[in-house]
Amino acid sequence: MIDPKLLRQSAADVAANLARRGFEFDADAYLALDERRKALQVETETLQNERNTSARSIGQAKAKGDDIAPLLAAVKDLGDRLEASEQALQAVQGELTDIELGLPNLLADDVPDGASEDDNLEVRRWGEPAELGFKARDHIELGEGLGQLDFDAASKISGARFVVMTGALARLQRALIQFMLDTHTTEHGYTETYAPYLVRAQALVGTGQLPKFEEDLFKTETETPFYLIPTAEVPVTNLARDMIFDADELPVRHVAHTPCFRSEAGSHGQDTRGMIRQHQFEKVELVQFVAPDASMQALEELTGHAEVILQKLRLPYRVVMLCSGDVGFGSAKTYDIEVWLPGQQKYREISSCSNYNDYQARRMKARRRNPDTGKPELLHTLNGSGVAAGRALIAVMENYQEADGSIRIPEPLLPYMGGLERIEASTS
RNA sequence: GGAGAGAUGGCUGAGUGGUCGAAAGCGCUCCCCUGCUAAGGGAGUAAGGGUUAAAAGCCCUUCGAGGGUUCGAAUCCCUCUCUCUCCGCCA
Repeated sequence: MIDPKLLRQSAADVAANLARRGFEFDADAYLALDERRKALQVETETLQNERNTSARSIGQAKAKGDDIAPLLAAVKDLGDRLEASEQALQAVQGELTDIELGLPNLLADDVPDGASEDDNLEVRRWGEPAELGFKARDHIELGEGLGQLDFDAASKISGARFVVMTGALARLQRALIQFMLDTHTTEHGYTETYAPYLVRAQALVGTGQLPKFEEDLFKTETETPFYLIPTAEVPVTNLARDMIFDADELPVRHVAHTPCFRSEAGSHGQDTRGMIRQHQFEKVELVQFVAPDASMQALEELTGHAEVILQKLRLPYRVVMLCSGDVGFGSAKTYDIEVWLPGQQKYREISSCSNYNDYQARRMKARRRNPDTGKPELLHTLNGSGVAAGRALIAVMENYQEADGSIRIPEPLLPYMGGLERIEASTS
């Protein structure tokens, strides 16, 4: 959520910033509505004050044993007037809140302008796409050739956009997850965190998926519904909900491995083949809570933490800064890390690292105590994939493939593979 | 699933209709005392919002959430959510 104070004072500036995203914020309508709010609020508070004052004097009169009948008569219709005013105020405030929850975050100044992902700005590259010396297979061909990747089996059980993996390939994904968790906990100072996969609506409002993107989520039909998490960002960031951290407790760094569930509504036809875009996938997520003035630096660091994973695995990648039209709803600035996929001859997103500054914190009242003023203030939240395990698996398969269709195990994963150095076709 | 208890400020925890935004303790901040890695004394210390150019001041709201009773609700009533205890069931 954008600071409502800022909305009021600089509505035109806000609108200009959001316009860079292609988002239209009707500043005049908002300000007009806020004027009504202001008038109603003053009226309501005046009546409340009147009520409080008279209630107090009735109490005092009663204590003295005076006759309170005339006093009661004087406030006879106050209740009705107050109730009408309160209801009108509540309605207007509700409208304002709806608008505010529907606004994306303000973009950081250095986010480049652009309309789509084609306008993203490449920041750096690491590694060279390897010369395989033969025609690269994609992960589907590789996995099915190994007999360890089965989309038909998955569709029998759950339909499209699911996968079944078996044997060494299934283990390889687990190895990747373990490797990532161990790296982030031992080398980057993150606390391993296990959190719920089912969450309440309130948690999703906090991180920004609700109320606007409900159609992207899976929802249970229980009496009070749960939503399946689309990313560990949701439960883990909500650890800061209603918290006031002491200044010396920050930064807080969590790393969590969870499955992620996405309805992929509206993505029909995109990446329908293979396991690039699934309803269910595994991800290792990095989340940080930091002091307000530290978040931009923290974004650089967090992105670097994700990059380390790819570097250790010797997977070529590039980092792009998302342009104004491609930055996610609640993010002020986002770096995507794109890994080289020989099967597609393309860089594909494997991590997205974002600074939300106080946008999520305001929604979930996540604060820290400012050491200088002693007052609570909103902290800043960040998150990034460190990295998506399903896509990392694809990247390893395609980059480590051999001419015969087998897959070498990257060196850092060997300890997690029980001595297996190469995945070959299942004999069964 | 059955029975019961509870949800109060940064934390612990009093408070069952009117000077309660809320005792006390802890923590924190400042001051004093003390020749010292201790102790003692004093003061202050919830958040959000409105009014204001801003501050001060004044006002409003908030004691899990929402509704209700009342001139007046942390306190009474209803609904919901959550937590805990016991029993049952269960990986």
